[in-house]
Amino acid sequence: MIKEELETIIENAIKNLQKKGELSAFSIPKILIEHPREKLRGDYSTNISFLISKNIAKNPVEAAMLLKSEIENEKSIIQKVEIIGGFVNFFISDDYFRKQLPVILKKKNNFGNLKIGKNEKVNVEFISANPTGPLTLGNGRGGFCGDVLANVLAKAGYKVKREYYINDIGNQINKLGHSVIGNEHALYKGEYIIELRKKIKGNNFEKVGERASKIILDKMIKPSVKKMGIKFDFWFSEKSLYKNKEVDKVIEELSKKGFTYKSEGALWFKSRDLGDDKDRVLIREDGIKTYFASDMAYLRNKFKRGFNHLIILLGADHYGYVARLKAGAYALGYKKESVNDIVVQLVKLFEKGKEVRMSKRTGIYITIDELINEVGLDVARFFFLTRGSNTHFNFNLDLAKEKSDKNPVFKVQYAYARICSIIKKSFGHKSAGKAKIKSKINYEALSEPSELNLIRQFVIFLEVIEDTARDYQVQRMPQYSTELADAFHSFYESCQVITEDKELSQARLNLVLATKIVLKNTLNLMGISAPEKM
RNA sequence: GUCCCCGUCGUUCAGUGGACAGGACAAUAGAUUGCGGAUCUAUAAACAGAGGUUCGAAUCCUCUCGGGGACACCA
Repeated sequence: MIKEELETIIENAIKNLQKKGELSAFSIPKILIEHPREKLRGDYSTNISFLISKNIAKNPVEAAMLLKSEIENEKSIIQKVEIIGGFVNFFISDDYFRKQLPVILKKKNNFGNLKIGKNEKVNVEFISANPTGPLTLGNGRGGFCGDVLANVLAKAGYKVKREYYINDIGNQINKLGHSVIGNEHALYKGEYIIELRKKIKGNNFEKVGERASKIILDKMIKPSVKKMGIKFDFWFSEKSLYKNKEVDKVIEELSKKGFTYKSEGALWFKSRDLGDDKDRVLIREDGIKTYFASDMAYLRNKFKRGFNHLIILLGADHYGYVARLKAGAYALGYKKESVNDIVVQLVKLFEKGKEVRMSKRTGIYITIDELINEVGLDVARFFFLTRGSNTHFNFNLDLAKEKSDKNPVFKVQYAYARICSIIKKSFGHKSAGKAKIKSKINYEALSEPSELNLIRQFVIFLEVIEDTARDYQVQRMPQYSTELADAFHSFYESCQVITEDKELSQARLNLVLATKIVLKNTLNLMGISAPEKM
């Protein structure tokens, strides 16, 4: 990784200067390497001179000049160092970039596989919508976000499992039963309730609810998930926790460790002492165990299965929920930090400029199926992924339909189709996948700015994965894909690939083949198709 | 009442301590007897407001205004 290399170079330079006595002794702060906003300023830059200037009684520019001369003494991947306003800007040598091409061509789909995950087991739990109705846009948002995050983490070297927690027991299932029967306790509304009423006879709300939820899970939710292009490794049933006595076991364990107490006839968990804002009930006064009790059992179950990292995507309406899970993790003898949450803000529906409240309980909502049917899976995915999960999302179906023709995803896919077209033409194959890659190539032939720019994007792919695996901000993926596609289109406009000059053609063809690999990798991570033709 | 999230070009989103605030759509002006014009090149356009911290703030802190959410022995 280029950033690490630069960090080492800078660190060594400072140490050398200290040895020579040109800099006084101080402990070196964390060196931050970033891309300058303005590309003309270099490939990478650092603000280190600002940070150390306090320690050495020199202004940042002086400090930067010292570093520059020290760094330029050493031979390295750096072609040029410039100081602008105290920032140290690095220009990476063209050769370094050219050398990435054979690496990419060799690694193919494995390009971008990192080891930062160290094979640690990660459990990503997402959607987990109650089996009481179809999946809505909000579920779709969390679904795509979780799925792509899981992809990225796997790419970064984690052992990732996707999990859907089915709340197939409890009050909401009873309410579903009442709704299907259609009595005065009914809560859920919508076409599907009427359909279920035709199928399920009987007046026992518990049994009706149970049957209805099973049908909803199998006939609505699972097909929707499949349609979304998501494959869960586990569909985890809440009910199974009761069947296997795991709820009892976790309550027993918490009690043994002294984290529970009785009050007002109920059994409480001392979550307040562990960072939550209040204590939580495990067993109600009437003897019924709460959802929280089974959540604790579920948490324990995940840990027992060997997951060190738990990531849970939650809707904004479940905000605050993680504090009690962290408290639970601690009480059970695990680290609080092993539980991570991503809050996915709700999706608001707008029609004719007015907000319409979406709710399964009112029967007003747009399902994720409807959206996919209207705009297609690729557009739907891109559409949700470009928005950070933490921001509010205003949705207008008509506008979404209209905009789908103009979605940037097509630009990205078009780049892929163009690439395939070039490859097919130059090899005379019908499919771009059969292209044989020549290895003895003179990459020196590549010297146009647009060519080198394109290779720079390949290097950034590695950074995108690393950063995203660290901060979970998946909106970086679609953004990057657009930049990569732009770099290609730009190259395409200014450089003819198939020409009389054989050496140049070969080099450019390999550049195109490398672009194909990186672009395919990017699209795969987003779960978006890479069409050879459009 | 307490807590959380959000407020960025006309629109919709990026940017969470760095250098002139990016992209997409819309707008305007250009580019094809060349590997797919679903493309490229260029122009115009925004940090809700006020203080503070810092060499440096869209980003951190405080207050104000506006929008949403959470505060169950429901899940």
